[in-house]
This record gives sequence, C-alpha cells and structure tokens, in this order.
Amino acid sequence: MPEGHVIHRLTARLLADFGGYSLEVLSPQGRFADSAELLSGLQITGSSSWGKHIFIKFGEEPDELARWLHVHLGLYGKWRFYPLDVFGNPPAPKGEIRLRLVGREEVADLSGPTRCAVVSYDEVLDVLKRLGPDPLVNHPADRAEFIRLVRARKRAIGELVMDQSVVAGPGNIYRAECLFRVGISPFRKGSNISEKRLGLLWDDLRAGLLDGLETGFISTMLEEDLRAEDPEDVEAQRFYVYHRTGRPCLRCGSMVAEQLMQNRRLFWCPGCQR
DNA sequence: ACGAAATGTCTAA
DNA sequence: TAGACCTTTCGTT
Repeated sequence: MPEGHVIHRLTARLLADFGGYSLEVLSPQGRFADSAELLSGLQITGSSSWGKHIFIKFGEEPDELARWLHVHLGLYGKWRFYPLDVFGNPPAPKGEIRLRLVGREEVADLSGPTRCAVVSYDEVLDVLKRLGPDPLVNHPADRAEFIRLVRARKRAIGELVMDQSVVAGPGNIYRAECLFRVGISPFRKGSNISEKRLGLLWDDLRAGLLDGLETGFISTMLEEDLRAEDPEDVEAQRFYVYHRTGRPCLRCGSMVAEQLMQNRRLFWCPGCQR
C-alpha cells in the first residue's frame, strides 16, 4: 500500500542488499515460477524507480540486452524482508508469496503485486513513456511540465494529482494532504488554477515525498500542529484531513469532509480549501 | 468466522 | 462508471 516514496526506498534497498552476487529467485506460490527460472542464478546489477514502478536489472549485459523485473505493488502489494537463520536457511514462506529473492543474509518476499513480470528494456521504456514527471526525480523541466499538464486539462485537480500521467508518485494520502497544505480545493479544474499555485503544489508534493523517503512513512503535519492533537490517536497526529472525516480542521475548525472521487475516498477541509 | 478497507490500475460497457 | 484483480489486516459478530 505504497505511494512513490516507499517505492524509491524499496528500489534502493533491493539493489543494496541483493545486488552484486548470484541470487536464487523462487516463486513459492507458483504463479511466477516460469519467470523466476529466467532470473535465478543471475545478479542484480541495477535498479530504478519512477512513480510507483520498480525496475530491477538482472544480468551484466548493457541495459538494452538485460532482463528487467518490473514490479508494481498496486493497492495491496507488499515486499517483506526476513533474515536467514543461523544455518543460512530462509524461513518457510508465509502466505501467498509470488516472488522470493534469496540473498546472502536475508530474503525478500513479494506478495499481492498488481504487476510482477520479466520484461525487455523496450518494455521498460514503454512504461516510462506513460508516466508524468516524478517529484522525487525532479528533473529541471519537471516543475514546469507538471504545471503545463495540469493546466491543459479540465478535470478536477483532485483527480489530476492521482493521475500518474500528470504526476507520478503521489497517491491518495499525498493528494489529500498536499492539496490541504497548499489550500487548493480538490474540485477546482486544472485549467483554472494559476501557474504560481500549481508550482507551490509541485513543491509541496516533492517536500512530502522527500520526507516520506527519509522516514519511511507519511507524516504531513507541521510541528506546531502536532501538539494540538490527541496523543492517543496516531493517525490524527500525522494527517490534517486524511481519515479525519467529521472532525474539526486543525487550522480553521470546519468539519473535515469526505466523498468518493474516482472511486477513492477524498478528504478535504471546506474552510481552508475553497 | 466474516466483512470491509487499504497509500492502485486496468478493462469493459 | 462499475467491476475485476492481487492479498493482508483489522474490526465486528
């Protein structure tokens, strides 16, 4: 259940912990068995991520000739890591494990991904072509490109922030929290929002994702607001509006509202986001 | 035990 | 827009 920050983190970890030596690749559940065989015995020699997509390079050939593992976790997918025991044996798989990487000191188990496939470099490029700028990558022209893409569309900004061809990486939590922090109503049409405010939104998405990348979890709340909340309620300490339906906004006191947008729960403050 | 929800995306109608 | 899909976890009976 990850947004972009978790994906970039995982990508780095997979290369750091499992790269540079021959790996055993298994599919305890069986659904990935044929593909696992294509990879088993090879080394991980590179990794990259964009938005919520992970690409792991297997083999020492140049990029164009290597085999690439493409993973997208979707809503439920998860990587779990377990240490080998004192004899160097991996633990028995727990649950439905689509893919297992057996490393020197630990195993990486993948469950529930929406995509897990061995692909060519061309297929990697095809995926990248469909994705908009990633605030964690933040190439020099990306900020302006994000502004241009949003302003070219008439759909609501709440939908556009979740559209991976407009901006790759943010999900439902960053959508709610960043729109709140920048004070933009999720219902505003992209084409009606000024370049300046969209620039601030990009900056805030980047700041949020960067913070999540460092800490490993999403906490969008500023220090001075943290103290105001009930210390028992961990979720409320992290978020201004996400999952806070019917409770008072910490900034203005209005009730946080909720409705479905594109089949996902959208949270916003009607007072702060006009 | 069972049902709902979860930080997502695709496809068909 | 609705449904399908992949799986785990948490709350309610």
